[in-house]
Amino acid sequence: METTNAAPMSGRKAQAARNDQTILQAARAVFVADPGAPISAVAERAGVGISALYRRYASKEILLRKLCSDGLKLYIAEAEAALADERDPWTVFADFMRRIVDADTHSLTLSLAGTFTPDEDLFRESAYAEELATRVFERARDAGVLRPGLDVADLSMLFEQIAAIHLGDEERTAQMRHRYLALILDGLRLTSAEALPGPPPTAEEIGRRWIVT
Amino acid sequence: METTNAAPMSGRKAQAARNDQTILQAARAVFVADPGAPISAVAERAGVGISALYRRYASKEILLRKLCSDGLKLYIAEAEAALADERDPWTVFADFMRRIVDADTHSLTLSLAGTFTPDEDLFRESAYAEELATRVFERARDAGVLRPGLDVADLSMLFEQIAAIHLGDEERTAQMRHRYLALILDGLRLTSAEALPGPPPTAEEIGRRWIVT
DNA sequence: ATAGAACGGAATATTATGTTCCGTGAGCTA
DNA sequence: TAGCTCACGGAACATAATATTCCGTTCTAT
Repeated sequence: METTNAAPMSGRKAQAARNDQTILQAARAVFVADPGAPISAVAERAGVGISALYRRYASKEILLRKLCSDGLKLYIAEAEAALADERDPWTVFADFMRRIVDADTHSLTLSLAGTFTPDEDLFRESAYAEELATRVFERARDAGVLRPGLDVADLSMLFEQIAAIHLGDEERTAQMRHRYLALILDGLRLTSAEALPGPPPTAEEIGRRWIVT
Repeated sequence: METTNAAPMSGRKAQAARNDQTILQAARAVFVADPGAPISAVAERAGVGISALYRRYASKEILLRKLCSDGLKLYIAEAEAALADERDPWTVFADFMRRIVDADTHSLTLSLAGTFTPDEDLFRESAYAEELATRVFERARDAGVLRPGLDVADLSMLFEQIAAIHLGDEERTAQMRHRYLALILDGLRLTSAEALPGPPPTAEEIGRRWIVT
């Protein structure tokens, strides 16, 4: 952890600022790999002491909320980008799905749901994210490029399924996720196929999983 | 837990035999819902005391092995049934997938991998299961009803993805799983589509996840 | 030189949980 | 009926994890 050369990274403040990033990245990586991981594992991965963590986040729960919130912000950003995208509807939709898979925003959703008490802000962000996703979805649906009977809530479920894919290192995992996303996208694009069996999930069903019991 | 009527369930031995079943069902349900669940949760769910568990399984790990082994046996049975099925290749293949999803044999694979040391017998059963699955898969592939570029290892990954689906109670979850299995099957059936991107998983990659680190 | 921010990491307090142990009671046997 | 044994319930125990606190140290800016 020695830093003796470059100019902009000297100074205690710069060091601390860099730690802000390092710690968040480490936390993400660790909790995605193991949702029940101890806080000490995060510190170890980040290469810092435990107190560097507690200086920033007063508790584990607060750190988890921060991670979730960041994930939602990413999701929102991608959805906004998709809404601003003027290419053909299917391309925009498929690209949105691919970007979300790469952003891996649902690993946290999948594994951390129910492990901490959601925040008021989280609910707000979540609602906004869902609203944007709905607009992205409906644009594709209204353009007639989707299989009939789909619902925007199906996307959440599909993202979670893909987030459940793990194989080897991060790169290989990403590769596998795109392999099966391609399969799913082909299925979603079958405009003349029959609707999928069973009623789609409701927003209420999906949201209920966040309630801590 | 009172039993005062039917004849065949009286007697200490019959009671114990029924507990054998009850305990296994409870263990499955509990560990599928929460892989890290305490052994006391299993006893509670089964409506028995802890000692009723330890009388049958000397340790938690042995119980987990038993559950996995039972899952593999189920998988093997379904594969054998598929191989004996003389209907058209696609129907046999799709039905096999649907049965495995219903049997939910991969919930344990997904969540318990790496939490206990696999047994010698487990390896044997696993190898045999994989061999049968390969035969089922190749029969469909050779009949030309599958999208090109697929590999039998893709099935494992797909089963795990589907096992990751959870929504509400067991019945609703099953319904959702069939919804997305239908989507996936449609994708697998696109014989004239392009092969999926990225190399398929290898048997070695899939097996490595069982190694306890 | 000195105050104080930022940190490392040992120490602490608490919890969770796998396993053992002991007392109880039902059925079977003589 | 008395005694024996198998199953069992569940408290008690021993341990392992781990969230959080605390204190001494280091480095920077003044």
